[in-house]
Amino acid sequence: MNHTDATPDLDENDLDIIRELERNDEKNLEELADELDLSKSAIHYRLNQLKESGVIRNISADVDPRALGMSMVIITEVYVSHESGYADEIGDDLADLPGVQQVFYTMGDVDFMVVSRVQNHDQMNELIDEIVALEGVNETSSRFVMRELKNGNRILETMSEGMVDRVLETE
Amino acid sequence: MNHTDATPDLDENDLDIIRELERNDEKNLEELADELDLSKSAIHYRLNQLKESGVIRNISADVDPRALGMSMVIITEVYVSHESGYADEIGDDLADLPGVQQVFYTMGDVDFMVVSRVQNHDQMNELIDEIVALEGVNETSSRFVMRELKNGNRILETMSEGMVDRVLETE
DNA sequence: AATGAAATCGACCAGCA
DNA sequence: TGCTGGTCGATTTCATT
Repeated sequence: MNHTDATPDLDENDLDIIRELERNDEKNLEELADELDLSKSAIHYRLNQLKESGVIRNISADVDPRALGMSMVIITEVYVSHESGYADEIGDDLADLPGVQQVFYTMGDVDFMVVSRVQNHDQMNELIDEIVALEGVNETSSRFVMRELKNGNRILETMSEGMVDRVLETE
Repeated sequence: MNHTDATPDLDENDLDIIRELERNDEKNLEELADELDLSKSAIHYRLNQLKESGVIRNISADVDPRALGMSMVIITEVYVSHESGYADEIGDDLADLPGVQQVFYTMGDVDFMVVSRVQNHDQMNELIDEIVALEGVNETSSRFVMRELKNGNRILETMSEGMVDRVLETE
């Protein structure tokens, strides 16, 4: 019904591969094949398709932010003056500020939610100043994060059985 | 060797490697060596250290959430009844709910910020219900994300020159 | 989707600055 | 301690069925 998203038909095997590689891509084809009860070539074939179709966008290293001193996290609500049609531009400007990790454009009274990471108090203040200084930004409100209980970029792992079923049904 | 802020001394070459692999880990050692003007063995040597020291935590696949139908994003503020010492437990409970991607424990009037991803309206309502139903949760307030302008897990790429200098100085 | 052969790659080591 | 350069075994890749 809901075909706004062009979901390339994925079956259980595809999802198994995705689940495995979202967790760790350092296994070789043979290990994967053993665990998932598929042949090496089958894995190879499916993996190629998953990459080419854009389901797997990238293979990359996950770096510990603390190793780079980026241990402070702040979440900032950004309010924009509504008559200005600058929303998109402001979003891009926010995304380009140093330390900014995520920018969401939201419905409701707030306009943007920004998650950022800095090394110390001074950088935190500087970043907030830079946000306020952006043309069209009205007001901001920041929260300091004391603890990150979860910060995952694994999608499939967080999905319920029902959610997974919905993916398989569109086959 | 534990999770303090003990920054293993990193030099420019290490940061080059990290920057490259945060972007894409699918290059082979020789390509990397060419681009970074280091020998294959030097890359190999440093890469091992980066992994062993925990600077590089993982190599994994980045999956397009839309390919799994997880196209709706919500950001939820969760308020907890303060007399309960349940804070940690609630944080873990939140992290375990289906669709929940990030959980932050924050200072200030809000207690938790939760970023989650679902497939449709029904799942959105269900998730919010599940959050409210958690023991100790007082109140929630959710925002619907209309657009993700940036959603990166690349740390080094977002760092300013000044931030990078600070890492190099601790050598 | 499986096989097996050919090409390529990463792991490793002894020696060196 | 970090690097060189080369070898060897392992792994990916691909044509064929």
